[in-house]
Amino acid sequence: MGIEPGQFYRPHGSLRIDYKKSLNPQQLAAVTAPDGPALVIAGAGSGKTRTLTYRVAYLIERGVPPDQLLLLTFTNKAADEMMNRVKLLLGAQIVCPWGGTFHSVANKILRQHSHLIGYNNNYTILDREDSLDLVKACLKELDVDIKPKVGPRAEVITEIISKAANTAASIEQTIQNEYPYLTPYISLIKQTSALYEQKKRESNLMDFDDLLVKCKLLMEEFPEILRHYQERFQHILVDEYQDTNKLQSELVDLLASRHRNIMVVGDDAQSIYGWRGANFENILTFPSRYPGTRIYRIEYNYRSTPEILAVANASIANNPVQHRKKLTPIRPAGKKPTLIICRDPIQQAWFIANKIREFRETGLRLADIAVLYRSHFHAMEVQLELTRAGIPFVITSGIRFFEQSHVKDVTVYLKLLVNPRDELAFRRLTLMLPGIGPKTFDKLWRAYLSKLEALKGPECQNGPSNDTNSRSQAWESLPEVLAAISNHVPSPSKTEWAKLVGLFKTIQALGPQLTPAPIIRKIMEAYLDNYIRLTYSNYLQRLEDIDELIAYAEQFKSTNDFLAQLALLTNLESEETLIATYATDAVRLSTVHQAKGLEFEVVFLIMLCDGLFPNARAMGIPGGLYEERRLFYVGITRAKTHLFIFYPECRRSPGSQGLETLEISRFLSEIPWELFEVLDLRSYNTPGFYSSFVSS
DNA sequence: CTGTCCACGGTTTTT
DNA sequence: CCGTGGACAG
Ligand SMILES: Nc1ncnc2c1ncn2[C@@H]1O[C@H](COP(=O)(O)OP(=O)(O)OP(=O)(O)O)[C@@H](O)[C@H]1O
Repeated sequence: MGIEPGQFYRPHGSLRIDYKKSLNPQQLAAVTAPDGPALVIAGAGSGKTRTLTYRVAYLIERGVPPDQLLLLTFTNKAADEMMNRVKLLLGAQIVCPWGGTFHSVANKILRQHSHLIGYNNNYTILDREDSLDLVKACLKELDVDIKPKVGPRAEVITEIISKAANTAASIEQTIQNEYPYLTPYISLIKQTSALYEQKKRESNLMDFDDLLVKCKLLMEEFPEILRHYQERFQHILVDEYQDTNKLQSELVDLLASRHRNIMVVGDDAQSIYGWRGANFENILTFPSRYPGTRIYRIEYNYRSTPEILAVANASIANNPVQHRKKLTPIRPAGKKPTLIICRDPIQQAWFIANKIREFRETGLRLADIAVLYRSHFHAMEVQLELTRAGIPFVITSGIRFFEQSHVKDVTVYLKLLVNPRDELAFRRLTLMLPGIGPKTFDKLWRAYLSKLEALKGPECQNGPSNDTNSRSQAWESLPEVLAAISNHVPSPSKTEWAKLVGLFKTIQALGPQLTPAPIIRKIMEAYLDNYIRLTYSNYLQRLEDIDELIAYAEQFKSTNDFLAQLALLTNLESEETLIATYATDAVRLSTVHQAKGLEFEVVFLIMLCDGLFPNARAMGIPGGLYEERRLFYVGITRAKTHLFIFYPECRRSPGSQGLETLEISRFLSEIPWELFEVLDLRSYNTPGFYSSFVSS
């Protein structure tokens, strides 16, 4: 850390930053707010994030040590960028160790104390797929006793368990409120949930929700720890507060309840994570939860032209008013947004590629251009067309880089090293071996567990086993334990098993530091390189990915840190760790969700068809349509200067060769078209259109 | 008990 | 059109 408390303290009146010059009076008031609860509620592009950034700088200048700030943001990158900005403002290196997402901060806390709540501090974090696999394993196990072959799918059960956790509700309540048709299965789902919980404990695993749930539990059950963090965090700042859920707000409330130095920032009209339990009531009820809250409104928009803002406002006016906000554009008049009616996604993509070329010729950076959409697969044709046109782009796909199966093939070895009780890791690892299926895995796992326990006695609960001594006992016995159970391995697989044991011996020989990069190299050499070549058709690409993984791993001394980082990086962030995409200037293709908080000179908002955007399934749930409309609002307000909105009249029907006609999105038909420059491309014979595709 | 082959179902958003 | 899960043969 190396930052002395008060290092940046300057007596009042001699602050380094000229706050008045960089901020408008409303922003300034929020930045220089006195201690105590504060709410900044303002529309899109009004400088909320900027205000929070200056607030951080201000607090540091006034003598608050950076390591006593808790800065909660929607992505880790957002926190990093804020701190970079603060660094520039103050002209000094600042590290804010407690800045990041709720999940990464909770993880940091739990790594110190989770032994108190029945976990080992070297627990493994499950990603979504891991959680689903574990739930499936639970269902399989339960099937022995109960026999409902029909019933909710594992995906739905996982969703319910997660929803319950995030809304701080019981499984029953969640089913009754949001999945009433599953009422007959309440007891099955509860059993599954209980078994899931038990398995996680036994295997020392935490899913994303556990990071928050267990952190809160820790604070509730250990007042002295709560006290410690309450005192540690002199000031709490939360960005994008409208998208926090009950669990998160309760956690923050706990931490803030002592000193009440909390500033939350957000816009209820931009709440787009309700499906994940986020509740914009959090921001609306903040003042009543914190009596004496100072409310700051910012009523100017610095980002967009008045014409773009007019479209956004016309759209959101169709939602019931939540919190009335004025928003006056600062920028001078520009061009009306263009509404493009086109035949199909191919024509849409063709138009976008052409426009991008035009913008590039005017000297605009590609990174200032974004194509935004509701669902990942909407970007299909745009991807093809941009590739064909040789226009570089980066796309944030649905699966994160580190969730791809070949990457996980590598990381399971590390996971088992760090946390030998990880059932999921052990399973994936054994199932990779030829001749070993689910049954053999079962036998091996049982034998493995009992050997592990016998060898080491009860699991070491030796106080905070932080990263540097995660090497302690566990992994040392791994080769021995694996060798000891080889009698359960069917004979055709014995040589492979011996290789596995050999691999772990080799790793052991690397020494006790457990540095990830060399270990991965050994794994590849000994085994996986070959496995990947044999398993995947596009193995060259995949092996390149592994090289990237190793390059990324070089930054880490500790495997435990490395694994936690992989799990906690958001989608966007993990894409950016790819060296290839890092440096080049490229157009951004992204879902609207992932574009939250970003801004671009040019935005193409595509696939505005009823059923797609708004999404048909989202409209089935209460408030769903409103949230879709907020999503549209977020999409529009990412644009600074140029906005293009597309309605393609048809698309290829899913699964077959036919064409499906699509109605125009109600988000377009419900607002006055005088706000747009309307461009109808349907009669233009642009290249490559579906019907010609279909017939050829 | 494992591995392969086929049929079916299904495309929302993510830490 | 793609991945997953279930049926069956080796
Ligand atoms: N006082 C100001 N003077 C000049 N530019 C400003 C000012 N305040 C904000 N801006 C600019 O306006 C743009 C939007 O700011 P910012 O991203 O902080 O808004 P926001 O309210 O967080 O937006 P959103 O909620 O839509 O993500 C940024 O480019 C920022 O630099």
